[in-house]
Amino acid sequence: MNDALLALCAQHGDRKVCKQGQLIHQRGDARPGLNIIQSGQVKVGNYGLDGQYQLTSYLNRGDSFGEVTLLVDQPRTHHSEAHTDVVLTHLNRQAFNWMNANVLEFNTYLLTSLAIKLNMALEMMDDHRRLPTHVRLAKLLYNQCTEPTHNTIKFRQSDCAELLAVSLLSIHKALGKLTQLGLVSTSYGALLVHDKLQLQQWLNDHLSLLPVQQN
Amino acid sequence: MNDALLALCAQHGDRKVCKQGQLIHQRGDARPGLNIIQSGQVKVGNYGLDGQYQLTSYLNRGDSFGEVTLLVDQPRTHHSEAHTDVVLTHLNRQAFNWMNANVLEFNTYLLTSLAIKLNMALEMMDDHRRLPTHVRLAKLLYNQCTEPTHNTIKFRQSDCAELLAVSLLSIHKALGKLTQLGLVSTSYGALLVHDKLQLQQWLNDHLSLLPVQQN
DNA sequence: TAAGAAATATATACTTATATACATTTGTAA
DNA sequence: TTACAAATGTATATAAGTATATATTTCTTA
Repeated sequence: MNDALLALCAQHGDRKVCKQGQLIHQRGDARPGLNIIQSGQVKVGNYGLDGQYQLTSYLNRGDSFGEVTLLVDQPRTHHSEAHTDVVLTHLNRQAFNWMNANVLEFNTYLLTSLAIKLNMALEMMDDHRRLPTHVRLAKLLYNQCTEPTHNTIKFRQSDCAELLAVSLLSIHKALGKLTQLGLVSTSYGALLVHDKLQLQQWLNDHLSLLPVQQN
Repeated sequence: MNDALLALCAQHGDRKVCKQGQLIHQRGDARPGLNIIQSGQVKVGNYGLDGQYQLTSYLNRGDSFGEVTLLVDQPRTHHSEAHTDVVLTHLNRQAFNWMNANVLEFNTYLLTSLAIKLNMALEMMDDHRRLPTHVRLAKLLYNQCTEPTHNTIKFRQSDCAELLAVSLLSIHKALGKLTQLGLVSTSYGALLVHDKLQLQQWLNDHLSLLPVQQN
């Protein structure tokens, strides 16, 4: 969502401020509503039966969550919390419907953002099914690279574990493989990707049909 | 998609007929387009590196697929084939944009169907992460029940394996557990659920927060 | 009804992931 | 700078899933 639309939403919704670590929604919560992030970062994920956390994604300014509660009458499927201090715009059903009916850009944003999310979810599901952990990890790290060389990615190993929904130990083993291949190296609280292109080439050899997207 | 909208789409799109077993789209296919099913059943899934098939869903009359290729510029993520003889309506980008801009109902359908698909995908992913196979299988079977008692579900064990993305053997083991619990029994080409309510209660004891939806 | 195909059932070896415990290193704040 | 917490690294036992092979049952059809 671009700045202009973000501002328009702010006019039609309620401002909500959350302190770092604060719970925003719990899985199973039935109250519908769309939340749009004005500032800060929101962590969306799930707690399993065993209490182990499984991260789905980090959302930032301009991202939204909760579309499904309004479009389909379903309770929240995810747990969301403020990862930093966060300012949200909350649209209730009425405001949401008004925006959707009267602001073409809002409707377009909804369509494309849902499509993107669906695409990501399907890709993630397939990856989880089809790829071994160390390849999935390599893909995750590749997508975090911004520089051609010497990328420092500020993920703890436990972050990777949550994002890929595997145990910490599995990540550790997977990192061992990637380290041995000379693709990445580890440090405290971060992972290093030496050469993005090298990683991309290695990935494409292990990813079957669909190559990773250039970004 | 209801019948009226289905007929309208047929007017604006191209009619396409596929014989049973025929390939419709392959993963990685870059040509965009929305397909809407007028009759028959389409099987959407994926082939892994090893050639093993992993079923995502069966689609029927009124269902559509390929939204993502038009809304986001991404290649097909899935392999689709005609499970029976199928008649499709194909909307190219131009027809799709016209429908979306001028037919409110079409726009609404897109939004809700994307939301439903996203919701299902997220739920499925979480289930795959968090639930043991026999619980996932029980949930799958529960959702197929139409009668309060004596449901005969025409799934082969291999169908279940494809739908849950696990090996046939794992399904067999999982079925063993459910059979021992007295929840289901096996037969040739089908599975029997004796008592839907009993299954629901057992499920809710194993599903943590979010109970299965009544249907 | 006999032959063959489809589906289910069973067994063994192997790989991967998990649970748990604990040691070591690195960073931070009293 | 010392103590503590956070994060990484290592080890063992266990559980779950896969691959592969093969046997048995059930259905279909020639």
